Amino acid sequence: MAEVARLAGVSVTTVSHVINGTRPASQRTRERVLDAIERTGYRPNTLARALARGGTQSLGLAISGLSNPYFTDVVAAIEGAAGRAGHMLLLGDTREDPEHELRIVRALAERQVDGMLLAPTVGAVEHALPYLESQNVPTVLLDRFVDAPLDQVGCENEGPTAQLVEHLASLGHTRIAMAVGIPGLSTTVERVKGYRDALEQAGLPFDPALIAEGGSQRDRAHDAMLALLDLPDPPTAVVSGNNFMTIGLLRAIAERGLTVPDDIALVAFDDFEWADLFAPRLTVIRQPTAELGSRAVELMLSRLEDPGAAPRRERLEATFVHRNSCGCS
Amino acid sequence: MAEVARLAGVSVTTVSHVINGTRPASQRTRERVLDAIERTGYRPNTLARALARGGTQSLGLAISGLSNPYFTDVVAAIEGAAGRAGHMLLLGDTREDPEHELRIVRALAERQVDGMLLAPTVGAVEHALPYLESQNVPTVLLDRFVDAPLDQVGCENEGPTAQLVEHLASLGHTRIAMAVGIPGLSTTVERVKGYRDALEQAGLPFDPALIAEGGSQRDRAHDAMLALLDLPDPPTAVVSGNNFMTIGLLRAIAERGLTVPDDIALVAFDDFEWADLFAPRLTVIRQPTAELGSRAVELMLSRLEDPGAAPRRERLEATFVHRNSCGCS
DNA sequence: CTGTTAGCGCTTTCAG
DNA sequence: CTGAAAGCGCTAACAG
Repeated sequence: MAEVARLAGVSVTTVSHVINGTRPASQRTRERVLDAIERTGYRPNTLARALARGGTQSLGLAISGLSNPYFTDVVAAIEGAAGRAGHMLLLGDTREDPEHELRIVRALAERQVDGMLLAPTVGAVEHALPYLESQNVPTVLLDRFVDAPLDQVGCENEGPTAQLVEHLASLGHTRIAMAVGIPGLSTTVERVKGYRDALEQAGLPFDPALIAEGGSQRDRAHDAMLALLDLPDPPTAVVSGNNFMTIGLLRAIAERGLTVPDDIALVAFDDFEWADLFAPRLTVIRQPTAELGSRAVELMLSRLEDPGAAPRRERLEATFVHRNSCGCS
Repeated sequence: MAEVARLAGVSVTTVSHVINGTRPASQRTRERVLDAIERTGYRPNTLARALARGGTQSLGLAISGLSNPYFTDVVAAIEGAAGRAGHMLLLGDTREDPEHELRIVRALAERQVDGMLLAPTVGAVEHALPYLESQNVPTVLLDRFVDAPLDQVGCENEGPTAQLVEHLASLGHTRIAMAVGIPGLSTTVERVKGYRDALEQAGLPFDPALIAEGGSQRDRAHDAMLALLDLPDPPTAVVSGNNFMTIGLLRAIAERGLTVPDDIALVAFDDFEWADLFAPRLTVIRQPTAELGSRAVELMLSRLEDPGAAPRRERLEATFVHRNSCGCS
């Protein structure tokens, strides 16, 4: 930058100001500076700027399962929205592990991100969140809710899950199993609640044996499904708590030589972009992934603008996508 | 940090050294410093450190289609490998647009990333790459190859595509169509070459009418497939050039009320994690996505270690996954 | 309209 | 074993 100033015959101050347009400069000066910049191939050092200004124009994003198609869409949306607002994204995978999450969050915070977008693990309340709070890092939580005064955005879980179960019940199923995700996560808790409420509504008993602990993982759901099928009185329908588990369930069912929906009906939380190409076409709840991402960024932007505002919690609608793995048409 | 020094009754120099272990300090001093850090809730400012040291311990990652399941796995692998080496990831989506790619790459470079991992767009040679070169940013290219003396890693395309075509030919198909990706990308060029070579090997004529320009996009591939089916003499088999196009092709085929593989066989480049759940189960070429990501990081690390070394180009093997969309068993 | 100068928070000679 | 002080590249009062 000094080089540029020398070449243009002005002070670094002026260079800085013409670059940032932070104060008027004569036409001629501006041209000379711009020209010098061109000739030197000068590249502004954002770090130095951030240090001087206090503010990096970057956001930290910490989520789990970077390869989860659900989060993937969210990431894409966040990248877009953040970019439009002039923010870069610093990425970290929490691996759904509170300790690792803290490491990631700390690394991002030390890099002075202006704000943190986080899909909190169970355990965030003890680790990552207190840290962020103590360091005064503006935070918005996404996907999962937590009992803390923070900006949060996620989807409706209870109602939609109930809708899935009701649908199966209306089709005459009485033994409806559910593959549940990571214990303690608000998404899991809410979906289970939706499941139980719907059973009750339908006058069906809740049978703990029909709960398959899938830990939100493909393989665990697979094994749990096998176990369900081995029951003396196996379920005639199953609802999957998330996309990864859906894969596991389907594989297990196929392995046993059974067919969906003839031998067992299956409905799921989370849509796939190509869920209509599966055999059979999957009846699912679709979350507005892109909207989730962009809302999270919007919440962050308002938070940065007005740090004192009351925290907001937002629930996004999820939609029932009726195809035929439920046994219809 | 000054605060910490004061509290510990030492100089900032000492604080810095005990934090980094860059020089011995008495047991007692160290303890006092560590204690002071604890008490103040001090968080090191990585920016300031980077400014002073010149080196941010972060890598830029610029790719297109953050939601492409193929790249998604690559990103996950890169995040893991980079993290293990103590590097954070700065993320940007090129949107497969050279102009935007340059913007992204520039933004990342200005943030002083130590190196750039890039899946170059067609056009990178005119925009992003010259910029990176002029700024001396260590760069490694991934997925697509480019004619430039840079570290590059990607997969085998020609052979595997030929294998796909041979397989169809061996099944008796003579009208084999191909959905091709973005023109000019090395992946596209090589896959088309594999296709043509295999046709020739099989003694089949190359019919330009059987080339569907899919632009690596789902919808364009869909439309192109429809057009193929409307041909007076439509293909009896089609090979898809990448995962997004596969979706489009399958949808188009389904729309026409046709079935794979009975009415038309389909094989594809790129596996899906659940390609075995599709109807029918997809015969594909699977790229070693995780390996691609980790190799890219490894290349980067060696490059950073030895900036003068000769650039390396690496080709990773892709594997033929035989299922039954080809019409077998 | 432009320049001087004091930091931003940290590292690292160079001296003790 | 420890400190003083000079930067890293940039911004923003404060002066003119």
